[in-house]
Amino acid sequence: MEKIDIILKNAVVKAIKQLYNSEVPISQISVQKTRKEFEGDFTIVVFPFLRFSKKSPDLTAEETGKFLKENIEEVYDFNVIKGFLNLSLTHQYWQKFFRNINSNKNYGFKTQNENTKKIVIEYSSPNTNKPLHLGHIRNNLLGWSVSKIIEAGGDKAVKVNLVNDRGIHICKSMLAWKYLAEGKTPKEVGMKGDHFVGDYYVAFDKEYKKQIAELVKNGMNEDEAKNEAQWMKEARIMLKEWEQGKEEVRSLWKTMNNWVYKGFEETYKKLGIGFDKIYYESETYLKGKEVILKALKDGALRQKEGGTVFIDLTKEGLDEKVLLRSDGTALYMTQDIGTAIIRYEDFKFDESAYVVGNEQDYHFKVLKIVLEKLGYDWAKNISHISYGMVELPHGKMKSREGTVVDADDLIEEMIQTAKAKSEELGKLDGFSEEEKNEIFRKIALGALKYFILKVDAKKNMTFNPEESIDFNGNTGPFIQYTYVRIQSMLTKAEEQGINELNDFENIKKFEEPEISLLNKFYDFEEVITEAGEKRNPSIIANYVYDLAKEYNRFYHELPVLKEEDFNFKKFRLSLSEKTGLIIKNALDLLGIEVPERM
RNA sequence: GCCCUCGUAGUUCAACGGAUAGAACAAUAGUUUCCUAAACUGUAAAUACAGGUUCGAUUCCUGUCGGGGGUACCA
Repeated sequence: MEKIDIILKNAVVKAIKQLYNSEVPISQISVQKTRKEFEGDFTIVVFPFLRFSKKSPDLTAEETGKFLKENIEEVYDFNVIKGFLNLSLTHQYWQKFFRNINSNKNYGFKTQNENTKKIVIEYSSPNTNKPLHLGHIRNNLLGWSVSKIIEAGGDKAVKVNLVNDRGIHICKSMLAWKYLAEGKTPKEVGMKGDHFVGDYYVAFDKEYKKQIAELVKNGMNEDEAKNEAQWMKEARIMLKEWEQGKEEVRSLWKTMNNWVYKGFEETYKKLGIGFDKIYYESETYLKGKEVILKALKDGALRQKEGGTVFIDLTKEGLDEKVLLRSDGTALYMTQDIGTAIIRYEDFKFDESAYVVGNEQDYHFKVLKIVLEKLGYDWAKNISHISYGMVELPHGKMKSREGTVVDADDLIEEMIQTAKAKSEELGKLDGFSEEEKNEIFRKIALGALKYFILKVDAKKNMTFNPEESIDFNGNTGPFIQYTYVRIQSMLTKAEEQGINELNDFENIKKFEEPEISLLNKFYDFEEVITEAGEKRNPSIIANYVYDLAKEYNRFYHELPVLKEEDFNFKKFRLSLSEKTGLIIKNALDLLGIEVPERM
């Protein structure tokens, strides 16, 4: 079935040709949904046609409308308001449309075909020196959701995680543990491994600060003190030893990282996300070094007197970028170059996307250029899905100031809130503890995920830990509730012996809320496409909220199960069922589950 | 200094260059003999400022003011 906005656009081209003997480019025709307060389904803006018609906006709209009404069978009527041509479609059209999408359980989703692209999506990418916080949650939810949306658009998404398991920051935790822990393990103290290791990272920082202060007091300037502090010197030695493969260092490193991985796995599981492949920087950074050293030998890169290898990007409007430290150890960029190359060898992707915060916009710009300059043709297919920071009302999260919102804590709090709220409403009496906990979990995560994903990924967002995330209004639970209500009604219908909903006969006239719902159904396909192109889950989130809102209005204004006319009843049940299905499918794209009762 | 971003109701978020700038929370007034009131219906409330381009600007351009980020031999 051809999409109606395409039909309308082509019809407008014909109209302008016939009425004004002019060719209007299809790109200049804007077909949009008619705003609620006006009569009609679709609206055409006629201002761009005035130069052809040489007539007033109203008259142009009037003439175009008349042509469409007479020549396009789907157009039932039209009205003109201030140069906007509002078109109403026939109930036959809407009926045909509904029957059409009803026969398709996956309406809105595309399947893979010969044009399917393979898109590798890197997301999460944690450091193994501290537990995950709210910023990582945003990253994880975005990565997961974008992957889902890409698949819904008919492409293949390969989800990869790049664990930053080596580097100076890890050495800091290791060093502090060595000095302070007296050999204790997370198990012994009953802590999640990532939190345990994170505590030593903080401990390092505390001691390091103390050492800097001491040196400054003795007359050293601050920059120098940062370099000369004892623990920092030792951490650097440790990094060097690690790269040289010193057994003792490697062994401690392995042990501590494994503690962290166990903790991460738990958090990922709670968030309901996962990966197709996990990369470790410790396994890829050598590739980066190798490539850079080779390029140096071939004369593609240069070296400073201290031995630092760098690339000059000043011609590109950027700066000089160091690719290898003077002591030969690798940097973030070194490693990312190696990882990118290995990833291409592994997947031969059509696109390699990185879900990373916008503070690294520069890094990815440089990464792409460096790889291109090193002669990797596929580097042009690298993209950065850049997202904004999660800020607190008083600014950034800072671990030193103890203002970091911990991921595990937040999830747990959400579950407790969901539980309290649910028990207050008392709708789950008669369920087993296990069933109830499952429902609390779905609601809690629904609230959290929706709260984060409804905001345009590109933008910074504010999270106020003082105010708990809402469960009313524009929220995940509101949408879940709408779904649950529908299921409850469908169950009752079934009990009444109504099984086949879609065999309703022709509906002569629709009520306004019914048309509005059908209009919303119509949008779903395009919403998925747009969300995929823009790599932006918030488009899905806003859509599914609108749909749920629209349904609730329908639900309040029109009887469904209580409708006496059996044909209308089946039709409305069918509308309800479809709404439920779209809600479920759309929420799934956001990684949000639906409960059957709440 | 240079570069990149963002400034929309009290608050958190929406708005392919299109109509009277939408929601939600908070405030306030209502709706349960009615399919789950985690719902629905009202009221009040906003485009930082000054120019420009346009039939039309929250959206594009310039400037001012204000926030955030980057410009590391950190990640």
